[in-house]
Parts: sequence; C-alpha cells; structure tokens
Amino acid sequence: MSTPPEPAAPAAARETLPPPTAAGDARGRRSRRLDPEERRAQVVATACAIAREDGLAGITMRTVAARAGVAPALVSHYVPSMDELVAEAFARVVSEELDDVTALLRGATADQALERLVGTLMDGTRDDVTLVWVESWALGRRNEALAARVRDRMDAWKAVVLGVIDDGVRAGDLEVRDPDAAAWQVLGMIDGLNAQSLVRWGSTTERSGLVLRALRGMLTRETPRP
Amino acid sequence: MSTPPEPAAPAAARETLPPPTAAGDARGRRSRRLDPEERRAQVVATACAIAREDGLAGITMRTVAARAGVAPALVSHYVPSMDELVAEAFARVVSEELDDVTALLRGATADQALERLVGTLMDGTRDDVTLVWVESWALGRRNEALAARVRDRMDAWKAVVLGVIDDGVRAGDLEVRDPDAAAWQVLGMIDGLNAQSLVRWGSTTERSGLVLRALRGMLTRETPRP
DNA sequence: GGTCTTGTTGATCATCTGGTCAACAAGAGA
DNA sequence: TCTCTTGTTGACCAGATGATCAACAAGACC
Repeated sequence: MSTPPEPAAPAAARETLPPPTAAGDARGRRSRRLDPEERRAQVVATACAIAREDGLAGITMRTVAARAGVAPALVSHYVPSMDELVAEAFARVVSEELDDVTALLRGATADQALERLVGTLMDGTRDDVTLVWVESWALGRRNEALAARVRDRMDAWKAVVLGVIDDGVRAGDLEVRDPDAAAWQVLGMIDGLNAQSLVRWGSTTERSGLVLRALRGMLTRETPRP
Repeated sequence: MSTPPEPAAPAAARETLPPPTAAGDARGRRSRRLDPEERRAQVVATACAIAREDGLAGITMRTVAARAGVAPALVSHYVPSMDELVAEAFARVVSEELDDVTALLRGATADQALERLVGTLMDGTRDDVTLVWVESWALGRRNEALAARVRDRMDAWKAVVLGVIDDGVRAGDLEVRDPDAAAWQVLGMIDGLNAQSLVRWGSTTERSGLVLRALRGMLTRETPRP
C-alpha cells in the first residue's frame, strides 16, 4: 500500500550496495548519481538494516548516511523527518515478518497453524524484530508517526491470528467464546514473553512448547467453570 | 527557548519543592546545603518521579537538576553515572510496585490472589510503571547496569507469582504441571498486554476479565489433550 | 566575631542529534 | 565539446547529552 512502484523490496535495495572499487579513497568521494526513487529506496532499506542490527534507536541521519556511503544531508533530503524514517523502517521490518509468517501459515489446519506460529515466533531467530517491537512501544509515545504505524501493524497481526482462530472454530478444531479478545491474548502472550527474553532467558527451546500448550488449553475450551 | 544570556537560569523556576519561601528569585539562588546522604536521596527520588511521569528516557542530568532546584553538576556529583541513576530509578519504581502488590496479595487464597493480581496490574492505573518496564527492556541493551537490575526485578516478580501458584497447588485450588514456567507465562501475558496498551487499546475494563479467565483456564488443568 | 571544611556552582568541554542551504559537479542532452 | 538540469555535498546552525573542575560560599566550629 505504501510502495506501489516496488511491491517487494528488490534484492538491490535490501542491503546497501557498497562501492566495490576502492578507487575513491576517503577524499571528496561522491557516490554515483542515482534516480531519486532509487536513492530514496536505498535510504529506507539502509534504515531497515540498521533497525534489525541496532534497533530503531540506532537510526540517525549520520548512521544511515555512513552505511549508505552518502552525505548525512542526503538522508535528510530524501526523508520528511527522521521520525518518519524510523516509522517507515519499523513498518517495513514488521511487515516483512508478517508476510513471512503469513506464508508459513497458508494451508495449515488451525492446530498446525498455532504450532507453526508459536514455533517460528519464539525460537529466538526473530529477536531482532522483537527488539524493534519493544522499542516501538516506548518510542511511539514521542513519535506520533511511529505510533500510527505501530497501531496499524498491530491490527494487521491481530487480523492474521484472528483468521487462524476463526478457521479453527469453523473446522471444529478450536472452541473460542470471544475470538477477537483471544487473538489479542495470543499476541500479548507471545510479545510479552519475547520481550522478556531480550534481557533474560537464554533457553528458548523450552519456551515455545510451554506457550503452545497454554494456547491450546486456552483456545479449546474457555470459561470452564466459574 | 532563545535565552542566550541565561543558559541554565530557568532551572530553578521549574518545580522546586524545598524552597517555599519565594525569597530567592531566580538569581544565583543556591539551594540550602544538605547532608550528602540527604542530597543523594533527593536526587534519586527526583529521578524516580521523572521516570513515572516521562519514563526512564526523561531522566537526564539537567531534568533531574531542574526539578530538584539544583545545578546539573550536583546531580552528576552524587551519582557514578547517569546510566547508574537510571538503573536505580528503575529498581525503585518497580520495587515499590512489587511491594504494593505483595501487600495486596497477603492472606488471600490462590483464586483471590489471581483476581487481585490481574485486577490491579491491568486496570490502567499503573501505566506509568508499564512504560518503565517497556523502556527497561529496550534500554537494557545499551545500559548494562540497568539490564542487571531488570533481571533482578524480573526474578523478584516471578518469585511472587510462583508463591501464589505454589500456595494454590498446595491448597488444591490450582493444578499446574510446571509452576516455574507457569509463573513466567502469567507475567509474560500481563506484561505483553500492558505493553500493547501503551500505544493501542483504551478499553481497559474488558481486559482484566479476559486475562483472568484465561489464567484460570491455564492454571487449573494443563495439557488437556495431546 | 573569625576560620575552615565542604556542599555547591558556573563555566567549559567533547560529542551527539535533526535540520537547512548555498554551492559544487555528475552526466544527460544539445 | 559545451550547456544546463539536478543529484549531491560541505559547512553550517541550534539544541541536547554526559562529564569535569576550579572557584565560590554556606554554615559548622572555634
């Protein structure tokens, strides 16, 4: 929706294209002139790469410029504000994760979907994205552009989980009284436990199994007894 | 904003609590000499107050100094580093919350304890502390002193929840296979959902009921069916 | 009153941030 | 080859951050 010209970030824009020819050593080395759209895509892609490695807090005019081999002023030139760039990087990183997971869930039964969902989200291979999420909750209070993106992506995630739950209920695999609330619960659990793992807990192997068990208990029969 | 002649002068006019006598107006107003321990306590207390209102990110030499009606250098003088002050403020704020909740849980049955726990933690009255928690997970990656405190306080929280669970199991009110893991799950759920509420969700009334229901389902019979 | 310890301050530094703008020069078109 | 559009840059600015230190002065002590 936000990238009509280039739907899926092309490989070229994924990582910064480092000028291999070391011909221009340090000195007034000017980077090759690029088409405005190309350059802007590169700036955003670089911001995303930094977000994955150092978190959203690592995105500054100068870090992006340095990594892209460009003058700091150029970054500022292609972006309305750094807050916007941070917001956009957040949306990209999170959206890619969501796309990955969505593809992973396609064609699975509700139970399989739950297993794959928890398995891929809690195996520790996505700690970089977890950090981005946690930072977004904190930074969102001072960056309204970011806050808006966060709300949007949270809704998108909830929709995916809700889809899994609805499918499960329809197929009779799950029994949920309030699917909407249950979807938020699932995400809250996963997010909360992942966030904690940023500072504590190295044993990621055990976690997913426990969470999966809890989720199954939660989604197969609610309000057992008052 | 544009006051070059007086760089740090407006500091004293912020929110100083000690000097009630308006005698000392702005000018070289020196705060009364305090015993080193008293002053240090005041600095830490001020940092805590800022953390509750603006978050850990709001704690700087100058904000603390301004609020305490003191020169920025004095703050720096009574603290090994700002990272340490942030870490200490975090520990204090979180510990006070834990003390509150612990007192609230005293003498309650497991079911009452769960209800009170979720009720007080998710009614929205502790959003200030939630923000501190979320920030701590993010800032902990660049502030080792803070990270250590975070781990310590997380363990303390887990111990409290574990106590509730153990009591419930002993009394026959709860049936939990792995109390240790369950304790982490409870905290993860609460933390995750609270964190999300920082950016989204204003309907806090519904949340606690749903969480409580889910927790009861989780803690009264685990692994229902493979 | 005077003296002297020491809590406190102002000035200053180095470093970082986002942002702006005139001026340069790459490279396409003539 | 020359011209001219425009992508790109360096040099700035104002502001914030953590930190240090000589110098001041509050107030306890004599």
